[in-house]
Amino acid sequence: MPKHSIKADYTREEICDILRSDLIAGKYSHDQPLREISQAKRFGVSRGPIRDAFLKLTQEGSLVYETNRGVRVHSAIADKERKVLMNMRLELEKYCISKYIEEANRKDHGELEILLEEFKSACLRDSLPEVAESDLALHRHWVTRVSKNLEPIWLGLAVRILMKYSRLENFEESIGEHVRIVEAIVVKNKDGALKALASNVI
Amino acid sequence: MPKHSIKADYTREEICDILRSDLIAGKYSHDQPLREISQAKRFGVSRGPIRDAFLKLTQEGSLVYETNRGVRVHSAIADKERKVLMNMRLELEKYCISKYIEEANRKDHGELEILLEEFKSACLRDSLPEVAESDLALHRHWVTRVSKNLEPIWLGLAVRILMKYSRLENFEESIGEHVRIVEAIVVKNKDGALKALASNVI
DNA sequence: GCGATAGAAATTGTCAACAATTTTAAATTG
DNA sequence: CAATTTAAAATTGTTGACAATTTCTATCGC
Repeated sequence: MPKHSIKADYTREEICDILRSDLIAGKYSHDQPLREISQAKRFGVSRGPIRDAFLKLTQEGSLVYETNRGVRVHSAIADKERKVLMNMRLELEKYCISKYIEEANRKDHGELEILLEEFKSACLRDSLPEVAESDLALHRHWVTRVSKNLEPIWLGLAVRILMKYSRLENFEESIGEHVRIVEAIVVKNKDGALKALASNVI
Repeated sequence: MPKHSIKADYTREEICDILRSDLIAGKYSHDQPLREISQAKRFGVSRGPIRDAFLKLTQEGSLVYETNRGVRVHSAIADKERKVLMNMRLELEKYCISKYIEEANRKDHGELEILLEEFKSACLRDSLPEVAESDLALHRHWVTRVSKNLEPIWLGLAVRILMKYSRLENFEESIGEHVRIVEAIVVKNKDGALKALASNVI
């Protein structure tokens, strides 16, 4: 069963998440406009919730908004800027993982393992949208667990970074990197986790 | 004449900017809910544009949204997290100022001087909302000039950082810091600008 | 054929009404 | 009187309609 099958009523958040993983996966080309009406039909809602989702994705950075002209897919980011963002993201996640290792309980570790399995499974299925989504979900776990404040900041960074190179990702290697991060976290090996993270994010 | 006097039709962006400077200036207390209807009356528009502004400010981090319960002012951020954010913001602005010094032309420098004057004037008038707004506008200038991509990321960081301590700012000192930054930029003294920036942001 | 212009179509911006949900207040019961 | 239930009010969620703007298309003049 496809993960994003048609159903009756989507919430704003669901619409937003689905569009985001579409965008990260490169379903729409750079600078392509997205129309409120066509997305409203796709999700079976009116234009209101679609506008909400567009606005949120604009703020995150995957869409660009112009007055009276709607939104379009963001252009690719320059390499130099991408590097700045990656360093910022790395700093942020290093802080989160350090704190996560101190604070996380057994239940958190359980969720972590589940997210890792979903990520592996998406990689093996070779489905780019699902890989993008589960990759985000995994990293998001330790960020959100540590701080609701930092989460939207992190998401903006992650989305912008992922949008450029996701098309040429090596899935096999990515599985290994994430397994190393999670294993180190579970045994509370802080240095190991941070090192594994650095090689994944950079 | 007050800067935010009542006028006929506000655009989404204007509403958003006004609310943001209110929030940064501490006009509303932490965790206080903001109602769509009352803000709609205040700006003389319907709830639609207000919802848009709330959503944007939520994504930036100054408001928190809960389903069916609307938005409330974000709680104060923890000191440790604030430090992480300040380092990230500093890295980002260092990149922008370096590039700005290389790229900016005479017209940019003119705008910079104007923004600096507005900031000084707001400080001397001792008006916290206007100080907050013009402080943001000044820093925003060199960020936006260098990269539209980085601007929303920067804004999210700046808003979160400002929201906590803005109430106890020393305006006199702040003027000096900003004068030093701008002077160094204009004479293309990169090291001096970065050093002055660091002492201002930290 | 080429550019300018005017009208038509498509699209976004705003609004007011109604539905769904949450919060508040009052009434009931033990 | 306290706890619970019920009704009312307030608030957010969604929709469809209409206005304003932009984009497309066909016509006109040269």
